[in-house]
Amino acid sequence: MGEKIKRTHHCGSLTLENTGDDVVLAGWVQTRRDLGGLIFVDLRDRSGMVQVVFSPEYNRQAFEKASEIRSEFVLAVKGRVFKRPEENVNPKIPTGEIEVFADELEILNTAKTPPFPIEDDIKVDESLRLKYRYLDLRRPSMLHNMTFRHKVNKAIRDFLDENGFIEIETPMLTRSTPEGARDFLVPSRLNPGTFYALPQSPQLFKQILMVAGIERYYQITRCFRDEDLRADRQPEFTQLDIEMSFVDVDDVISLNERLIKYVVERTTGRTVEIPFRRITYGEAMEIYGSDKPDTRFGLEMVDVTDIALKTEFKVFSEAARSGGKVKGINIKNSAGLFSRRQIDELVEKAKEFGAKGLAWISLSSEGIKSPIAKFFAREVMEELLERMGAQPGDFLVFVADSDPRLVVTSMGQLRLHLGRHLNLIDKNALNFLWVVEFPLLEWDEEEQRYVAMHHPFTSPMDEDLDLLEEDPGRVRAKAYDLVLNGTELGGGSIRIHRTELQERMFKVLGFTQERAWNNFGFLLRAFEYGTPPHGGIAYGLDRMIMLLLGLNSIRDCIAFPKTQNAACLMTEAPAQVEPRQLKELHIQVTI
RNA sequence: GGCCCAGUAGUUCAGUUGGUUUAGAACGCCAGCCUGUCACGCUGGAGGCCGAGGGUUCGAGUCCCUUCUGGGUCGCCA
Repeated sequence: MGEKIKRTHHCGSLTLENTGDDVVLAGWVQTRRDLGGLIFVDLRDRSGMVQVVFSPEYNRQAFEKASEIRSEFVLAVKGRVFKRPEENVNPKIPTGEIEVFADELEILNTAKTPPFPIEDDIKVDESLRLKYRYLDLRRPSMLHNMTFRHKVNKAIRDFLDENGFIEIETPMLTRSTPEGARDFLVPSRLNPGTFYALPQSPQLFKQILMVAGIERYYQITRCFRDEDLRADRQPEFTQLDIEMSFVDVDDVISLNERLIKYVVERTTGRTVEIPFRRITYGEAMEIYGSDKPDTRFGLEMVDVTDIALKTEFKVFSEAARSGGKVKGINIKNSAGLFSRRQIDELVEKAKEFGAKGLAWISLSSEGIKSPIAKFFAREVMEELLERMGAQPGDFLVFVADSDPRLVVTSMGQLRLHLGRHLNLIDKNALNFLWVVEFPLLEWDEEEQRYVAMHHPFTSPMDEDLDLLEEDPGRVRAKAYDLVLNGTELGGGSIRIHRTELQERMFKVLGFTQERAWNNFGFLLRAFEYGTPPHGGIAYGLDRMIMLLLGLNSIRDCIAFPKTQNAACLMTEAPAQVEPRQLKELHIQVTI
C-alpha cells in the first residue's frame, strides 16, 4: 500500500458511531453494482463488509476510476462515513446503516474472475474448492471455522498453562515401531538404506518426558498415519497430547473434564456439566453395541437370552444354547410407523450390518403381530414383553446369533440407523461420555496372538493382574475414551511404569525380550532410571473442532486438507521427484 | 483391496426406449444503456474434445468394457 493511503479502519467494524469519520479501508471487492451515474462496491476484509459509494458529485476522479473495478480486486479506499437515509438502510448486513463515500481509490491489485462465488452456502464441487483453497478460505464460513479453531487452540493452551502444563515439541523424524497404523517413511540421506518414520503420535516421547521429570506435558501436534481416509480421518491430523505424572485414572479424567468444560464454554458459549457420565466398555457393548455409544437417544438393547431358551423358535433357542445371545430393542410408540414394506427394509438393513436376520413383534391396536409369536407360549411371551418394557403401540426387534459379538455389533449399528432414521437425535445436544475399563488385549485372528487394544504400555487394572498370563482376554486396562455424540474424541490410559510388569506384557504380546529391546529399547532403558507412575490422553483435535462447529467433515476445519486419495489438489502433492534426488537417497522406484 | 454415487459451458444443472439440423437453461463473464443499488435493472454477445480410451451401431452425451478424478462406506485406523 502506498505511503499516502494507509488503512485506518476495518470494513465490518464501522457503525453509526463512525458517522462523519474520515477512514481508509482496504480489502477485496465482494460485488460491484454499476448504475451508470453511480457505482456501489461492497468491500470485504476479514472483519466483514461495507458499502462504498463512488459518486461523480462526491469525487469525480474516484468515480471514473471505479469503473475498472471487478470482483475480488484488491482496493484501498479513502472516504468518509455517512449515515444512510432511512429508505436506503440495508438490514441484511451489520454495516447496513452506514456507507462510505469514496474520495480516493487505489487499485492495489486486479484479480481473475474466481471459479466460484466467494460467499456462503455455495453449491460447488468440493474438489474445485480444494484446488482454489485460498478462495474457498475467503468465504465467511470458512474464515469462521479457521477463527474458531484458533480459539479452541488458545483456550486449550490457556487452561493447560494455568494448570501447570508445559508445551514441549517432540520430533517429526523418529523411528518406526511395530504395531499400530502404517507409518509414513522418510529416507535418510546421511544413513543410506535407513528410514525415519513420521510420528503416529508422540506416545513414547511423552512417556520419556515423564521419566525426565516434566510432570505435566502437553502438545498440539501433527500426527501421521498412512491409512485410508474418511470424512473424519486425514493421513495427517492434529492431536492434543497430554501426559501427567503421579496420577491415577480419576486424576486424568477429572482434569480433562475441567479442560473440556473450559474449552467448550469459552469457544461456544454453551454450558457443559461435569462430571461426565462414565460407562464401562462391557456395559457400552451390552447396551449400545458400540465402544463409542451415541447417548443422545435411547433404543437401548435388552438381553433376552434366558427367555429365548424357553421358546420353540429355533433361531432364538439355539443361539441361546450355543453360547450366543439374543437381544432386543423396543422402539417405543412406533408400531404404526412400520408397514410391511418398511419392516422388510429394516430386516435388510440388519443383514447389511451382519445379522443373520431380524425378528420383530408389533404391538398394534389389534394386538400382537409377529411371525415368531406362534413359537411362544403365552407366559413366555408375557415375560418377554415385560422384560422389554413393551406397551401397546411399541415395535420390538430382536437379533439372535451363536456369536454374541455379532449380536451386539449388528444391533448397535441398527440402533444408530434407527436413531437417525426416526429422527430421535437432538442435534443440539453435547453428550460427553467416558468409556472406561477397556480390555487390555484383543485376540488377532490373522496373527494368532493377542495384540494391545490401546498400546503395549497401557497398564492393566490392579484387580486383573493375576489374569494376565492365565486368561489375557479378560484383563481390563486402565484405559479410557472420551466420546462425544457417538464419536471418539480422544483416549488414553495410565501407563505401565515398572519394568517387571512391562516385561510380562511383552511376553503376553509374544515379544521376545530381544525383539522388545530392538523396537523399544530407548524407552525400556529410560524406564530403568526412576519412572514415576504416569498417564495421559490424546485428542483428535480436528474431530473435536468439527463436532463443535457441527460440520460433516474435518476437511472444513483444516486449512489445506487432503482428498480421499491423500492428495492435495492445490499443490498437487504427492508428486514425482528428480532422479537426482532419488539417487542421493539410494532409492530406486520399481513401478 | 471390496461396494455405492457423481463427472455435460467458468459454476450449478437439464438433456426422452440411441435418431432433426448448430447440445440447452440459470447464474457468472464481456459490451452498451442506466444516479440509490445492495440477488440492481434492461439490451446484446462470447463461451462445450459431453472426464479419458476402446467397443457395439447406419448413427452414442445417451448402451457395453477399461481407466482417471472427486465423494460416501466396509476392510484398515495399537
